[in-house]
Amino acid sequence: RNVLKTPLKQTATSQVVLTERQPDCQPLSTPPKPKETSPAEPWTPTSNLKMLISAASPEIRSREQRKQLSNSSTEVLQAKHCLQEHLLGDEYEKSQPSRKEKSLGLLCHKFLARYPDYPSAAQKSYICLDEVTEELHVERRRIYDIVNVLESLHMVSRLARNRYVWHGRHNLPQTLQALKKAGEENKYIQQIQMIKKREYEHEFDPDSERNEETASSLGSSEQSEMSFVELPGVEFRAASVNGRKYKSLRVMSQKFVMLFLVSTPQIVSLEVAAKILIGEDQLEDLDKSKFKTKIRRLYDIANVLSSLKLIKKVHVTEERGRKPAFKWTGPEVLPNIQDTKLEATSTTCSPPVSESIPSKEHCSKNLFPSKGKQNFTRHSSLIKLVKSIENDRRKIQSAPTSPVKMSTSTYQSLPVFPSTISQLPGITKSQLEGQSKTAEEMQMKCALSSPKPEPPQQPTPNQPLGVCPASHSSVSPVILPHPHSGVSYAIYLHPSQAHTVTTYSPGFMLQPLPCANVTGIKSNNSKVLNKITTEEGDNQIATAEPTKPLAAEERSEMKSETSSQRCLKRSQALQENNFIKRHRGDEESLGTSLTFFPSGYLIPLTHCTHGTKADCSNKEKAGMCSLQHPAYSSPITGVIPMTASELKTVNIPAFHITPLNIMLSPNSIAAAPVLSNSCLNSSNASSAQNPSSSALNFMLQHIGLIPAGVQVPANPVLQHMLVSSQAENTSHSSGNTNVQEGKVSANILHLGRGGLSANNFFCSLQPSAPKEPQEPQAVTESFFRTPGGPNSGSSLSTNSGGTERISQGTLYIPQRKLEVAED
DNA sequence: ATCTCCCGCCATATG
DNA sequence: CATATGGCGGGAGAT
Repeated sequence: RNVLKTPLKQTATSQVVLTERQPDCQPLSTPPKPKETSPAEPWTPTSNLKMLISAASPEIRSREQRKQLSNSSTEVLQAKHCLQEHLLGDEYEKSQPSRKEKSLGLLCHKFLARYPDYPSAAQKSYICLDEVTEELHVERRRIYDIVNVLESLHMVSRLARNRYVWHGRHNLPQTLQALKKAGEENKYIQQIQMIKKREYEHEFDPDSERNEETASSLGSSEQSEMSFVELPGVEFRAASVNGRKYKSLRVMSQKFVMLFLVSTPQIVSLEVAAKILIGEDQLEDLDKSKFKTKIRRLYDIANVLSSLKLIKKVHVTEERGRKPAFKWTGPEVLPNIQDTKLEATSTTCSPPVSESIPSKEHCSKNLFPSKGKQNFTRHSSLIKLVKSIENDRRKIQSAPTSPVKMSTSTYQSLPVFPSTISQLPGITKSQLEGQSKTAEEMQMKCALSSPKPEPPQQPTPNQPLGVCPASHSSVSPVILPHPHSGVSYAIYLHPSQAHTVTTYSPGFMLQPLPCANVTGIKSNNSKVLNKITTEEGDNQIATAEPTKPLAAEERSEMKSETSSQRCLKRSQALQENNFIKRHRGDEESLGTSLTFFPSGYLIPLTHCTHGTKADCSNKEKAGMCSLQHPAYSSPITGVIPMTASELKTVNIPAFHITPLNIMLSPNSIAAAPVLSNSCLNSSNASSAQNPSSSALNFMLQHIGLIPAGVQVPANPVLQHMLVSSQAENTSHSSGNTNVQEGKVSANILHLGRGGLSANNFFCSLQPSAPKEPQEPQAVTESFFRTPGGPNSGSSLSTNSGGTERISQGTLYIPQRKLEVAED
């Protein structure tokens, strides 16, 4: 049949198509064409509203879409057929059905609009595939794609042949928690690193001897293979669920989610995800076609997850170019039961108070698990959603001052008990989203979390870090006795954005330097400085605005300044040449294209502890704090003396630097990364106790990274750094910050090349702008300051000017450049 | 050209 | 056997 090909698009050219089509009959499905605007949709008003909203949301289509929607609504025209073309001709733009309108993401929205996020027990809804397909005018096949993903999250479950039950997001928290755990057990973090490493080696070493070692190590870990993660409580009865069968899409979806939950910057590139997913099944065969297929599937899954707002697309830019990736925007999953705190932040944060959550209330709610309590019916939730969305929009579009979205991150572990807890590695960062929707979830979390976490469990199982044998992770965590408290991190923000910063933690560096070896650092050529930045697409503009000037400056400075970068370029060039030469067969090509390098690392700095966190947790504030502060935080990993196990829990690796206090300026944007003031403190712990050799190595590797140029003034130096453990990973960090909140600014620490010594690290933090200086002293306070609070008005002002100290921050060591851009 | 990813054939599973 | 599911990959829009 002629049908073999993908149907051509119908648009301008469509005429032909249309004609063709009509005559032809479509076998089963309804022709896409007719519908469009959704004229006759049976949806309820609410659902429509919801849909619109969602559509409008940044995540989803950008303004274009909105336009389309609005247009579409007005125009029903499609019926009109060709005329449109003539008339609209040019403008028409895309008013048509275009491919986007048929996207799985949009379809998913429609689908979701049909059901409440949190259906009350009473209103249990059932899903009849036939109805759905009919109402949404889609092929059945597509619905399966959606449903399968939803099933993987336990948002729906199959009852019987054509029948599914809608659970909504009630199970989400548990599901995510379970997935996170599973992900940790699978050692995904390690796998990710391994993949990266492997790639690197690949390039580097043409022949590569497949690293047996790595493989072997992984292999052991592997085992898990397919298993669909089920929720205990959830009724899964349904149909033969367990049958092995094909759950591939479901399993894949779960694994994909796991990847987000375990990785530190919660960003996962498709490439890596695909490799891991493939890898599990078959050891390596990087089959190109297989890879492609996997990618396709991931896109499908990603579209659904995006519709659920659990992730959003971003781009990770490295030296080589941009790579598609997704960032987790869903609720932060706490390790287990408890954590001390929960915080929520909104992804988009909007300042508007309305959305902001009153800490107290929330907390209280959280405390009470009462699920049933108020279920938000769809209604309320919608409303919230709407508000938040609108707010976001507004902000983004217009006001510079208005807050932009912030990424939040932060999180800290709050040590209830300072001494012991603080160190818990298990707790890493968490970001929460502050969306209204998620609010409930958050609450739940809160509820779950008991006031104090006990030492015992904290830990999540983790994988052993590098060296450690693959043996399983110990689930039970041992608590560490470290007296220390949290760690500080320096955060590096991209100038333009203040948003989030994250690091990708790549594993080893791999610079393709000819000489370099992974471990060795050698002098090396230069390593590149990596930066990570996140940008939001839509918002970008808006976001940028406020800071724009600064950002620009910064950039320029950075560029010019960093000699290291230059070096990089050179090295890159060299590399490239090599590559070219090398090109070998298939494998090679693939490898090359795929390869990516690790970008940078975050190094957790220990800092002094303050009780603040604890306080927060204790008090009602906690909620606030968490919410509000996005920035810095991370909990800690611990301080130095961590044991491997500890590290594991954290997943992070890394270096621990002894406590350091850095003053950050609120606006981090500041142009040059300069340090304004830095204070160093070494805490008692300071000296690291025993830095593991591996750690040192690691450090070394990075050395040289430092951009020479930088303007770093120098003063501040972090003096005592410790590296402890070998971990490679970076720490968790959330590196998000919100500009408005001001809190964070970006800063980076540069490692000087050569110097292992602490001296080498500089923090270049600069106070950003000119804001009013703030009192440095209140570190903690400042951190926790609520955005909305007194300062709410001026976002920047809040943190204003002064420099703040960062209690927790991450030190970011740049290696290669990595940027994350959100769409 | 690359990134996305829709479409729908067709193998399987299910009833 | 008829359907329901869903793996899979071609190849066309988007960028």
